[in-house]
Amino acid sequence: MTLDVSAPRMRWGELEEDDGEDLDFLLPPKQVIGPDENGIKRVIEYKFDDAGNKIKITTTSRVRKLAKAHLSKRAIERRNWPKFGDAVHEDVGSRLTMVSTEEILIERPRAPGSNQEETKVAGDNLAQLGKGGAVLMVCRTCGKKGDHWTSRCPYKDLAQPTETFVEKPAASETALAASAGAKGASTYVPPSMRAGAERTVGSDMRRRNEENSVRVTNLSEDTREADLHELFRTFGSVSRVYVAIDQKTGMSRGFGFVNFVNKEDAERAINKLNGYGYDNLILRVEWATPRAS
DNA sequence: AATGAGCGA
Repeated sequence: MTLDVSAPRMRWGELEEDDGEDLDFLLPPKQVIGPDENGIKRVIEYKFDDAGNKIKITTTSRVRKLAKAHLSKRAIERRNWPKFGDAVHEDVGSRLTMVSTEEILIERPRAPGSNQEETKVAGDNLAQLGKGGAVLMVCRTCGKKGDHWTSRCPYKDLAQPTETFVEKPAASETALAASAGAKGASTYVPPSMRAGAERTVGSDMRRRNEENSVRVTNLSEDTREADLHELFRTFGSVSRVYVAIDQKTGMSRGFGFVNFVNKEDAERAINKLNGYGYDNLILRVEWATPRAS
């Protein structure tokens, strides 16, 4: 590579400084007012013009309004709260929640002596390893071996068998402690799992709720899972909301899924919400085809 | 226009 010595030496760094020192520090600071409830934002800046006179520049702009149609009154009210902490300098419309770095320790209630569980499980694994290599995959819910993990169990969304969790009197106590790790007076048992609690496992309830999965497409890119939940929950209890995110850009891919506990609710949501105008787009809401394994 | 992330005894 050759250097062109005939060209004037580049002094780009000096280009804007030909008329003397920078006196900007003498000017009042920039002010930002708003945006107000109409999305109007005003920026006031001061500058020196070419003649060296101080001038004031007011810029008025309209901030894109957030989609509020679907929000509850309370939610709108919350959005108007003054920001605090690390979010103080965040713009309206940018992310409204912050990730906390605070470490929170959660104490799990566990009866004394129930650590027998770990010893037992560890022992099982050792036995497996001794017998022939890989750790065996055993489903905790249905007990099937080598087929799926607990989270993939076809029955994972079904009510847990009550017996596993409820305290039983003396006789079977030790066995229970070993299998469930829940024993003793100090272990909390939620009312729904106490002995005599009504069991809601009628044949229809037994179906896994992945089936009641609704696909929502044509979402505006700033629709978040919380927004979808807000929109769909009016039809019945929602077990999961998911918005597809582009891993590269971190932006919404414009579609998502909503799972309902009850099929009928999902159906009503589809009927009501398909073609519904939402945040300036027309939603497409229909049954989702089950996810590939 | 478009059918989801990640984890593990």
